[in-house]
Amino acid sequence: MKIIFMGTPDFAMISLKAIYETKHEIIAVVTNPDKPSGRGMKLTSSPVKQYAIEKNIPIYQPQKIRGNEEFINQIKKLEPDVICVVAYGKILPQEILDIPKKGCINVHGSLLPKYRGAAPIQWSVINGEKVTGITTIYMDAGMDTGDIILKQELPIGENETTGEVWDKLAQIGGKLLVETLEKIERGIDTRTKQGDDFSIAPMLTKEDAKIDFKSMTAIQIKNLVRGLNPIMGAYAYLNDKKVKIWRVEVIRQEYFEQQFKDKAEYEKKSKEGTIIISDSKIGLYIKAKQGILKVLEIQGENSKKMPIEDYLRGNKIEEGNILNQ
RNA sequence: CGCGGGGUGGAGCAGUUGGCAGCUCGUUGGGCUCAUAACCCAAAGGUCGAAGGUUCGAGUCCUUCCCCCGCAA
Repeated sequence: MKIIFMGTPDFAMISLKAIYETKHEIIAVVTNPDKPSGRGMKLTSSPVKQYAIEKNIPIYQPQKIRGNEEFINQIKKLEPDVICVVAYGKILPQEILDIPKKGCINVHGSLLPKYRGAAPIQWSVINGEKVTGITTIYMDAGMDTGDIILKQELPIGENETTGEVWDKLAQIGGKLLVETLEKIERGIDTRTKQGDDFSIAPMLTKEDAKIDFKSMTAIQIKNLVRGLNPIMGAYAYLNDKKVKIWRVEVIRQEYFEQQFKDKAEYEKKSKEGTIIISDSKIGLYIKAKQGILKVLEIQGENSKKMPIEDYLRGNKIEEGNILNQ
């Protein structure tokens, strides 16, 4: 089949690669325009573009699509059988959806209808989901509301980060997309309506990344931390300085008391967010709701992430300090 | 020229108005201990990113260059 592929990040690139390695013909790739990024704001092209260059696939990088007659006409002329969209980052107008003979399909990083939207993987981890997956759908005008073609589950480990789940789902996404295309080509694809039991996974904001010791439990904080690793990093303020927390472990109250008898009393009196222990050998322990957080990896302002032992050697953190004061 | 931080023993950092290069940890050797994330003693390990300049004297002040990192996307 003649396929147009739309996508931007590495997640999409994996799917592009998966299709490229089949018999289907990729007649064009559409990806977001190069953006200045990194230090010095150098223009950087998306992973999808880089792959397309390597394989000599024609590339389109429209700034916007809605109302862009020139671009829409170009796509029409290509006469694609299918358009595959994977993490493209733009909403396609109905005019585009109507072009391919066999429809537009989308690879989405959740078990639809749960987690519709831009950040399904992140929110799945943040919410402590035990299972997620990939869904391929026929696109319609709504946001991830189309009919389901295929679905595959993936368990989320208790300590897995978004980055780890992301990589696994990218692989599954590629595989499922190929299967989906095969079914479509043979005309044996099925359409299942999404139920009404949907949820939304909006783009993450800075506010979402802030650790709130007053309202969040230790486990919720841990989920937030791994959910934002390695994308943004969950953060808190320590003496007016922002620290990002990259990895934590939750220690149960009883276990803590038994292990640190001399600190147990202090721990009980302290309020959430208090540094209970700060020692480069023992570690950094923070009081939280329903448990104690042991920080494993941290990043100071203008600094890189490092193991907590290293951090505490040169950066003194006083016991008794309270985060986000 | 987007904004900002930084290069000092193996790691993370300090170094005040220029005046013997330090701290915590690790490493090595020894001691103590039933034991250690424990303690005591000792040792090794640095061209202070590079070059030039100012100075009696530069990690520190002035120039130039190299490298690393954070924010932001």
